[in-house]
Amino acid sequence: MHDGPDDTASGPRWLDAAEREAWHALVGVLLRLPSALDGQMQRDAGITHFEYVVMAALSESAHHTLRMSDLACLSTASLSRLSHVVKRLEERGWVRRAPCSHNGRYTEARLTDEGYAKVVASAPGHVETVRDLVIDALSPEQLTQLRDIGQTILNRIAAQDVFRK
Amino acid sequence: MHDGPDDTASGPRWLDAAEREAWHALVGVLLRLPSALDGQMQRDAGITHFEYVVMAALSESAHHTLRMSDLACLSTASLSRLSHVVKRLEERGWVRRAPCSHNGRYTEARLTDEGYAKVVASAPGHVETVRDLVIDALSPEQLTQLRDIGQTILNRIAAQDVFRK
DNA sequence: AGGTTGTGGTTGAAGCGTCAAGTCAGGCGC
DNA sequence: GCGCCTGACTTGACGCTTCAACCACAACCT
Repeated sequence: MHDGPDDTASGPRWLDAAEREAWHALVGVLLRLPSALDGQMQRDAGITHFEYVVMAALSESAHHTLRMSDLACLSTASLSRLSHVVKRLEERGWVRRAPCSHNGRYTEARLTDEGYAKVVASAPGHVETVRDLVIDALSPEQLTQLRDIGQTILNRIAAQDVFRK
Repeated sequence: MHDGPDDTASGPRWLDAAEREAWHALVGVLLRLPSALDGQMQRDAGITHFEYVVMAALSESAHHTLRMSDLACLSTASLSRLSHVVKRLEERGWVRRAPCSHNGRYTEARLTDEGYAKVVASAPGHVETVRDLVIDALSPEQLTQLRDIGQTILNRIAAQDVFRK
């Protein structure tokens, strides 16, 4: 499905059957898991999976507060995306923003009590979904395999990004 | 990062360290791999990864033609999404749509010669990226592990979807 | 102090995906 | 044959992400 046409122009090495099976499975997960996670969150809590990730990160940090940049890093988002999302969360009363007192160009995002309550209320359903779809479906050995594979891929992506600069 | 707060309200079983590591690695891949793939395609060919998938599926089918529904199934997309995408591809001259001659409510999408050329031109770069980021980074054993893990997760998602209906 | 550079963050427009209608053809009952 | 339903798309509106431009503050230079 994802390899090229039947052309054999000596240039690239096309994928063999085993490689294709693995790749195909990965692409399937890439396409379907995010919407499954998002769907559960939307139905049960009325928020995006990403909004949950942002608020969960805040809920686990000291004083429920983080600098925008750190929060962006933790949630693997661009600063721009985060800014939009935090703005929406602020409108819903779950987050407050304020310039850092020590350094005026930093902005600190703080989870309100309502926001924390929202996270606490949403967390069990999320964990349950994660268990249903992934964790409980795999053996302990597969979990370590998954971790190793995932980290390897992430390293490759990071390496490529660095190389491009 | 993705488990709940430190609350231990007996209800859900929170993730332990090993589970969290595996989950975290998977989420990282979920967030970063798609944009890496998309980025390569955008830079090198000026198309979306998903647009490539659609055209590649067409290029591998008989007469470079497929019914919209089948194409949607192959590319794991909703019919609606596919319709929008094919419309854009049509405007760029890479795909043509026509009602099926035998059954008027079917629509067949056919890759034009320009579209096929586009796929052929884009495929090597794509395969190379896939190799760089995933295939060549993993051992043969890891590839079969990845395939098994991915298929397990996909089965779970499918099972859940059926259950919800 | 004044100007420059650079980093942190925000904003607006444009593009893509999703969801909820809407259209249109073929079957089926009568 | 006529109404009605179902299945296969299509369309439009809305929300989110991205990208590029922008503003604000701080540090650095002279």
